[in-house]
Amino acid sequence: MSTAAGGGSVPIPEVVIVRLPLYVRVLTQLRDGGTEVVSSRELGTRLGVTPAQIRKDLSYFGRFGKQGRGYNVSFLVGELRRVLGLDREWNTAVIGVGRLGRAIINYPGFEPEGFRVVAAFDADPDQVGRHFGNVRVRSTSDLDRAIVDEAIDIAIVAVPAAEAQDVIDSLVKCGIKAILNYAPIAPQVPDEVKVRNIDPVLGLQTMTYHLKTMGSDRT
Amino acid sequence: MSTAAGGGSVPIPEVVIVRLPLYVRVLTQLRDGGTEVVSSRELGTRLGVTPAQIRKDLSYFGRFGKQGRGYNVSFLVGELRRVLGLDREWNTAVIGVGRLGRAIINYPGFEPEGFRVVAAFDADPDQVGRHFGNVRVRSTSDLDRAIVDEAIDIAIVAVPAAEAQDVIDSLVKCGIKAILNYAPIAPQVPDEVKVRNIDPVLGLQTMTYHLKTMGSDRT
DNA sequence: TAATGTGAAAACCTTCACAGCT
DNA sequence: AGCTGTGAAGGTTTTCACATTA
Repeated sequence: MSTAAGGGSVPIPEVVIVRLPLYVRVLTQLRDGGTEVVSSRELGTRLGVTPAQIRKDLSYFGRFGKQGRGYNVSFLVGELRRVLGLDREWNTAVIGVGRLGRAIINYPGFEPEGFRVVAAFDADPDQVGRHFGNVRVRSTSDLDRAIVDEAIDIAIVAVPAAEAQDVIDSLVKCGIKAILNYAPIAPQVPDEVKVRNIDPVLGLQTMTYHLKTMGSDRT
Repeated sequence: MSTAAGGGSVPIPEVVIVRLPLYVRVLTQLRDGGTEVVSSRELGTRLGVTPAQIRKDLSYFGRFGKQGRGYNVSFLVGELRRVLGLDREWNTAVIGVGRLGRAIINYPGFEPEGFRVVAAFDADPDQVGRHFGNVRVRSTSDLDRAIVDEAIDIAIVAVPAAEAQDVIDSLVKCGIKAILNYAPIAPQVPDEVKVRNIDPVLGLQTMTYHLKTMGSDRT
């Protein structure tokens, strides 16, 4: 008990969780632009989502608005960040320091959002000991130890497809509960481990379906 | 007419389209590993999806299986690739050749899947004329002309967040119907334009919710 | 026997519509 | 007057379960 906030103790749909970061992003933008209050209608327009959906989504976590007025932007950002666990920093480790892994280590978008890359690993002994960003590459055989030492919360997998499932298995054995996977595979993990896949090719491949099915209203 | 294949003329849910590329990926792996026939149960296990869902999904497009036996892997891969429009090559243009844009141009995962980067654009005159991979950077003001000349099917947006919506507006004006967006924004486009967002931070931010809500069964 | 393809049932998610608060 | 919060309605997606076929 004491875990869930506000509304009721209804189980919260995963789709709702997936939308919250989007809300946070747009709200943050509004706040930084000086907007103090926003209605679900206004927010919905900016997100391409219905106002009712926004109100329903927020209602899972509490009553953040004022009737007749709308939502205080700063307040709502804060509440949603708290709900998502974004009111603290999270430590990540990048596994695989090839082209992609190095790009991830140097990606400037994580740090400002509270995600720090504090460790890097590679199976190739030639890479071990090198420095990228401000992390030193360690051997994959150190995974277990390092994950505890560095208090890693999230693993970022950037190894070739052929090795990815093995790496993910090791991570799971080490007790990792969250994995951001860049390898183009469908990872197998136990239920209690969360995986998000970053895979531009999948995005392209769904769009071609729609491109193909187009212009068919032209004779 | 003659567009929709197989089963019936039921409108096909977008979630189904989104799953197809995953099926293609796992099936391709199986095929390359020498598997000739696969059942929906086997496939489901590898994808973390129920067998019924796979059968229902496939039934939107045709009857690809054999009762009592399963699906011929090579045949099914071919059919699904055809359904998704992956039986041809698609031309893409990368907009923005900063760190991220250059990484995308050099990403080796697109070409083997039939996606070619045939043009690159940047607003910065210092970048115009430079070469990355085997494309020459052009001025963003040439977008319109170049999209027609190079027969660009898909735009890949890799500009800073602040410029992304403007770039997307230009692309839409040029008639682009598919955009792969790497900028951390919620893009606004007309219904007929498809957008897929690649945003690792959103993935991380949904996982922290689950991490936070964990270990609560340990009193 | 084994596994597909599919109507029907169940689960899930979104939208409606309005009471209630500011 | 305006907009939230929310039960109930409506719509969509998933799962079930079985007739059917190899």
